Amino acid sequence: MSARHTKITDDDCPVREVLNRVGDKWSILVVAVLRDGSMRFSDLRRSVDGISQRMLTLTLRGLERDGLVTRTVTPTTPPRVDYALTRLGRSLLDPIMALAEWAEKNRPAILSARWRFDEADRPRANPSPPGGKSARGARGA
Amino acid sequence: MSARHTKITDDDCPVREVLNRVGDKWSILVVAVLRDGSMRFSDLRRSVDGISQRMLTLTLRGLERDGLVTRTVTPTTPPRVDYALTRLGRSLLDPIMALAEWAEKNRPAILSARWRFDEADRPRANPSPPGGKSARGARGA
DNA sequence: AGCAGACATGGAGGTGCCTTCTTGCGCAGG
DNA sequence: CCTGCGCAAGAAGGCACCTCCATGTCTGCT
Repeated sequence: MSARHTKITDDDCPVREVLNRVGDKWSILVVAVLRDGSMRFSDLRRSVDGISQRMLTLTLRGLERDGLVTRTVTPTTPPRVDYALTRLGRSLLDPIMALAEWAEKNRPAILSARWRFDEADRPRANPSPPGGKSARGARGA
Repeated sequence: MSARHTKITDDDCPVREVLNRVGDKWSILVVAVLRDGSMRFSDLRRSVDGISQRMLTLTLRGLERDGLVTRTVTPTTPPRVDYALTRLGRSLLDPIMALAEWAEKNRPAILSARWRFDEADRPRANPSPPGGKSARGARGA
């Protein structure tokens, strides 16, 4: 993260920089779908489940703007627009896949941690148990 | 991405799963700061530039819930609360760093792509130039 | 007694992302 | 002639996240 010093800022962190551009709801999905090659708008729309036409347009625009995908119009009728990853876009897939692997590998650990955490608070919803200090559980400081 | 098939869903994609938990504004920053070891709440607050007390609390709660950080209360006076990455949290650092490296390496390419894109639309803000088709630029389909 | 230092929580308000609906265009085909 | 397909863009509304401000607790200092 490069900040060996005392502070980290929002834009000091390169990761946040990426996430600010590609961390939205759909960009990663679109990039993932385009992994296997070029695809036209309507097929993209079908491949990314649940995306609306508008959001697909906007997402693609953002990706195109940052040089991650190319847009190619074939003026047939009806017009055909193909999108494909650029080299830059493909290179993004590496760190993305690393993240995906991490996620799949650690999903069980996360889920069980979450379960434990949620269970720990439900029984004693009381903010201050009569017993004593409790170094974990009720978090009144 | 695992979806060789025709569709990708929001929760089919492990990456989105991670981002839904840790893709918010502060989590990554907090994890990054905790990289070098345990830190108490107030120091964390000072280290993550711009974060409010409330958001730091909420962010840490989320990370704790998912088993990425531990919370340790030392009941001195005034009370002292230390946060540290768990093994799981540290393991997340690897893919995160990969992303950071990608970001730093490709920032120039992205910025110049963006600049080019923005320049290409400013001159002819006209939605339909009288000339003709224009396979790139004005995007009326 | 009163205040400050360390941590957590609550409410009110803003802003931006996302969703849905609607409009536009250009041409082929019934 | 009117309707359909494929793509894009606009307006309006909802919701989740984030921000600021205020309150609460416990103890030791002045």
